[in-house]
Amino acid sequence: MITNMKHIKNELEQKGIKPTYQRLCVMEYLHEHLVHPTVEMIYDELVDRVPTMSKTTVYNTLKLLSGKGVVNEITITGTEVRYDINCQSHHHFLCKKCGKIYDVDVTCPFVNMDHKEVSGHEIQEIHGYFKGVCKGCLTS
Amino acid sequence: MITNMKHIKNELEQKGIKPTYQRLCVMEYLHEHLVHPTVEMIYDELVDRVPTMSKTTVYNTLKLLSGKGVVNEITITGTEVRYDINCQSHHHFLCKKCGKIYDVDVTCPFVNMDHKEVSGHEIQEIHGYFKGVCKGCLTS
DNA sequence: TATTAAATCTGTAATGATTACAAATATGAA
DNA sequence: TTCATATTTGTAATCATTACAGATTTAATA
Ligand SMILES: [Mn+2]
Ligand SMILES: [Mn+2]
Ligand SMILES: [Zn+2]
Ligand SMILES: [Zn+2]
Repeated sequence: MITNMKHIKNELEQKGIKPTYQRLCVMEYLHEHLVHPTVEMIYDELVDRVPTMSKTTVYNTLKLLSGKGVVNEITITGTEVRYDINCQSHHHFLCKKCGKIYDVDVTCPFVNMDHKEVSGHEIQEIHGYFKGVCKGCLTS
Repeated sequence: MITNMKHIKNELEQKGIKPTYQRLCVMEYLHEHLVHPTVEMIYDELVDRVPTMSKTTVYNTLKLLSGKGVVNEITITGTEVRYDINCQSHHHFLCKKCGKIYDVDVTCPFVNMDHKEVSGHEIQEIHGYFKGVCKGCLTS
């Protein structure tokens, strides 16, 4: 999958988001790092390439992007929010040993069918995840 | 469901947890408040009845209890941990308007069947939740 | 009962992620 | 250029949680 800056620029413009340099950088980072990174991880790499980058800008940008539905916030560790450029509803696996978060492909009826309510509550998002020990940590 | 102190005392002793007064209070609170409360909520009520109660003790107790599998930590808001005395795997609904967390009864294959792995990762816990607008907030 | 070591509880300080805020900078129209 | 607006930046504040050390309780032993 090729995701150059021009692609990302179009993506933002179509969603009504002004494609500033900082926003393009964050988007590019997310496209290239599909490991559900933290703000810290994003900032640490971007500030190397763009020394003026502020951590507050990373926070602001991610809040904007998630509000517009361009990125997803993943809150399964309880200690920090992690970010996902993949906005299609999918499930995750959190390793209790190494802390990595993986995408997993499980077929849950609620993810595939478009349910609109449960127990009278209006559903807008569906989240599912597993916790345990990841493949890598099992074999080492 | 009647859950008096004697019941709770037995429950803790069976799990090898010394049933101190503070621990019994936390357990009793959780049994009587099935709304997935925060540490703050638990502490605020307990300190009224037990003026010497420390918030640190609430934290310590909940960490002990969740480590022993007596209570469940729910990390779906991203801002604070919420606690559940119901340790059977079940799903939740978080209302984006009022912040309440409800239990929901959905039949997901992964909750009922006992899968041990997914994509090579060893599964220890299964979590699922929805976000949206709750029944109460819809009709008001 | 008195002694005493271990466990538990408590209050305060520290940590770490996130947000608030105001000044600096960039953008873009007139 | 001028000026208003949007964006970015750095710092301070907030808030949940954890670390830690002293106080208290527990329970075993003499
Ligand atoms: Mn993902
Ligand atoms: Mn529950
Ligand atoms: Zn792992
Ligand atoms: Zn609600």
